Amino acid sequence: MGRSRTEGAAGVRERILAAACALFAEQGYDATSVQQVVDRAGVTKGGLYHYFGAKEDLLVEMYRTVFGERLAALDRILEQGRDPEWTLRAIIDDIVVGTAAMMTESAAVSRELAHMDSARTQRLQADWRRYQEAVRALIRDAQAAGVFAAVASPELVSWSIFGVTTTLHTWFRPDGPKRAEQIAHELADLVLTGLKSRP
Amino acid sequence: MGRSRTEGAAGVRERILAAACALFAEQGYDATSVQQVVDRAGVTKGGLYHYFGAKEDLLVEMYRTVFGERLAALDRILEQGRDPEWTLRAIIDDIVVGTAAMMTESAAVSRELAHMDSARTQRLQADWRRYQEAVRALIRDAQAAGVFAAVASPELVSWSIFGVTTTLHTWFRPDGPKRAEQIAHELADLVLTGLKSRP
DNA sequence: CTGTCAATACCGACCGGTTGGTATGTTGCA
DNA sequence: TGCAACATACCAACCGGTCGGTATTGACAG
Repeated sequence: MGRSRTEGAAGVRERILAAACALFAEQGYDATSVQQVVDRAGVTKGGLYHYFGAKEDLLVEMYRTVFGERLAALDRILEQGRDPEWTLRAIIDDIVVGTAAMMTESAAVSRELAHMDSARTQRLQADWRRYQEAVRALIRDAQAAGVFAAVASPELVSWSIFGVTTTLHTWFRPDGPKRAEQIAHELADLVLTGLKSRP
Repeated sequence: MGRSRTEGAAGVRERILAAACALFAEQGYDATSVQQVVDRAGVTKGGLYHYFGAKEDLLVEMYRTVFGERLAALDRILEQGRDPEWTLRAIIDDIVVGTAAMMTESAAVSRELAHMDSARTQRLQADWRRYQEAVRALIRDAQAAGVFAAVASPELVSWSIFGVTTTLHTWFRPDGPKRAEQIAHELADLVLTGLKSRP
């Protein structure tokens, strides 16, 4: 009777992930119980622990999704070998638009990033540092070559960019007046106007 | 025997607050138990619940400390009635230096800000919005008067500033190479170079 | 086409431990 | 004597996680 078992076979895992994602974004990781996740996903605890070894795995999975896409895009941009301005614009555009496109996942991840330092997440945090270092190196090299002005240090510039993206979920509304592309454009303009200024 | 009861009367409450503050910053609010707080503070649960009605009150108290100081400083800066550049520089300087000076409190607050939407924190969130709106209005007026360039919207500029300050705790080290004043200066330079550019 | 069987997908009751919070002292000072 | 300032013992609720069981499926044999 009712739906067959395999009908949603591919969907159950994803439904659990989507439910966990939404709840983590709303209430935070610790404040969300496994029971709440399975209730929203329409399964039971047994079902969840059939697919995931621990509650933490749900977060790790989101990390991988979010960082994986950004990191892949970064590599794609860098291997084009274009000039610093184009490259930095492309990076800002990708990270803002990409973050906005996965708003709930990104919100949960950036909210809970600091709560975790277990062995399992070290690899993910290393990826994140690699991303930041790539941006800093880009700016540092361009400043050394005289293409960018030394109006601010590479660290401060990258923190400004990542500060906007990691707090994006607190003020960005998909149905708001600003498109993600426009935000990326404005941020790039602000940063690059400073960076291109001649003393 | 030993120390008298009233000797540390003023100190017990503060010790509890300091312990909670450190633990919230280290592990997060939900991951910290009341028992851990009282253990570190050297008191018992009875003592804590004598001074605070609930665990949440500890967080609310930190909110008040952090926001209160910033808000008071903002008013002091605004009432000087100086030009937009001086005012914006003063605001950036205060929020960066002030946040760095209360690193653990600020870390706990910005980390757990979104976890709370209960009635008790609405007043605090309103204060925070007032702060943001003041900055936006400053930029908006200066842009309308032609003093600042419209290189980016007031919203984006304020998000850049607050993005840096709310994520400050993830990369700022008091014993690191950068002083807080220097970070504030760099951030102000970056933002204002963009804002003062002539097209 | 049918019967067998192992594997997969999923259920729901249950466990030990921990949680925030409280009820009831006890102590020192005014 | 009274009252603020704590300590101690304790609780009901809930936590993440486990486990024995069952329904469903696909592969294979006859």
